[in-house]
Amino acid sequence: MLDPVSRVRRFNRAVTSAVGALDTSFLGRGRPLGAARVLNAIGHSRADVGEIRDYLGLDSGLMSRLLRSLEDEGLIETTAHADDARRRIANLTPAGKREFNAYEAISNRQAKDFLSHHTQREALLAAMDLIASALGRDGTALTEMDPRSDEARYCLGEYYAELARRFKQGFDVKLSRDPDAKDMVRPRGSFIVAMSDGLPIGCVGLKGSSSEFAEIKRLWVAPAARGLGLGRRLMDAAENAACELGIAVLRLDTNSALAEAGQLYRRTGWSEIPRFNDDPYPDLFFEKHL
Amino acid sequence: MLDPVSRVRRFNRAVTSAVGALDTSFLGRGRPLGAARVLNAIGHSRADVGEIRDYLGLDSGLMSRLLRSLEDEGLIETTAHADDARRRIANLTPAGKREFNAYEAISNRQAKDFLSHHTQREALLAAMDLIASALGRDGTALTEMDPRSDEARYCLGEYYAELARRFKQGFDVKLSRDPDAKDMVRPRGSFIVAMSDGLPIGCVGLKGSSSEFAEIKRLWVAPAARGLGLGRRLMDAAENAACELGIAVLRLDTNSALAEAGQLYRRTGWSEIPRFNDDPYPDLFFEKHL
DNA sequence: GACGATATCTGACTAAAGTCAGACATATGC
DNA sequence: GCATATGTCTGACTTTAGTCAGATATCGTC
Repeated sequence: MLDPVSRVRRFNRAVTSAVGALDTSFLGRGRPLGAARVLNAIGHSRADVGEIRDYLGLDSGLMSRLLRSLEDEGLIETTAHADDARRRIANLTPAGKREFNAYEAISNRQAKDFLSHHTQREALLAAMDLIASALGRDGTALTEMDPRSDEARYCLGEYYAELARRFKQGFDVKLSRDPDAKDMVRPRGSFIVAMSDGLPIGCVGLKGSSSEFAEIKRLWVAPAARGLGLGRRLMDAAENAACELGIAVLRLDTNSALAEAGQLYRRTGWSEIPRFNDDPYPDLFFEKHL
Repeated sequence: MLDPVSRVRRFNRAVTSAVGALDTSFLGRGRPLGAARVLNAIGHSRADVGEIRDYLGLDSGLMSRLLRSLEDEGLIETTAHADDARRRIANLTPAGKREFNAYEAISNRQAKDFLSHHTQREALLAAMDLIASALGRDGTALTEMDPRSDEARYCLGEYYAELARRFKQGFDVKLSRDPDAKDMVRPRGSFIVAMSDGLPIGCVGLKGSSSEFAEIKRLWVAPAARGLGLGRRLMDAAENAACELGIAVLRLDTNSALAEAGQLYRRTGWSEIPRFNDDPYPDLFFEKHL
């Protein structure tokens, strides 16, 4: 009666009808769902027509017609791509922006309604995060970013906050050898953020130095995305970046309080080495030859 | 960037695309989605044509045509309702049952696949339960059942297991004044189970007695469904049943370890009274005049 | 500058979903 | 028994979604 499969299926049924309700609420603006979806994709700053087509899984003929109908309504304008005149770029007109905002308002109000009807807000949100990460796993993109970008700084903030929670003595960034952002930018190093559907859910830094090794720093995965192999993917990406930069030896330090991290390193070919710095927080040190 | 509304919306997006994938996988059997949905509804023992129409939100003309096409395929048979010949009852033929099982197999395999791809199985399942309960809240039906039914016994089993976990001294049903099932069946009393999409997720018993009061017993809500007001709905239903049975005074006993329950009683018009039995487990006693 | 590849568009379809008015049989209340 | 309500069915639609073959323009490359 309560086997895992029927629990998953109960969830599927609940969610199917919820999605149906969400879809029909979009019909209120007098536009078929297909056109509304395209308008929303453009509003969410997807401009390239081909990209939208892929994202929504549409046939090119259908896509073209939907674009035309939005254009006829005066909601979008299309122009040729600057570098490649075959490709088309779609943008919202002021009227289109108003219409897009109306759809946004519907979505936001529904989300707010849903939350306001339940007392277990935080638990619900955490559950939703977890499931969204699990479902969107293949949609999680690892992208190299500047460590001073908003997304990167959000990740780092969460990372520091988590260290502060998990270390008995707390954590103060200033006491740690905070890597200079420039050391985590090409050509010296790299900083990789995992983005899931617009939200940053993980990061890792590759800190180049003038010594004979580079360091892996700031590996973090959002609690909602743990257990899905994202840490490993981030580490792989960082090691790849290191290869590209011609780095032969990687080191990292960590703390035994972060048990998952230690496990990950051991399982992916890192070997423990003696302390190689005097940072007060780490008590475990690893090295890997690429 | 991480406000609650955008977290809900991220979840919605993830789930929308997952549902789309699920839907298209049903197309493989050479039948349009509408017909497949009707077949599945019938297979899940929804026989009444009107009920199916409501459940799937279909127009009566469309519904009729879908039924006809399934009938032409030899998958279902329709007969008139025994009590009301205007209504029609649909049932699967042997061929229909085979076809239905094929759809079930698709759904089951997908659910199994999903689970097998993730390491955090239990956390995922718990999150899914919570969300399914939250979404399906309006779909939760409270139905009076025999306390010896499978559903009721499942609830009671979970209830006892939870007491055993939460009481320091453990819990042994035999030491408690276990109400005779007959006391929780009309006309003496009642037993109400909350069913969400086929799964029992809560219960409450109304135990009639020969004394001047009846008792509320066995109030339980599945962990995945807590915080959604189900406890209150169950209590309301039990009090309604008591009214119908002409009961004027209700009592109940509980334990201060079950803090949520105590809060609920206080907030819904119950007043604390002195101990009225010698059961070893409860230490809090309430009464309410209807 | 010719050639194949690529991106989009157009026209001519089909299939599926949904709508609406009215027909028909059956139930219910007076 | 009659009027009215209810549940289903039928026919005649419309709209939406999706498919496919080719037209057109542009790009990159030799």
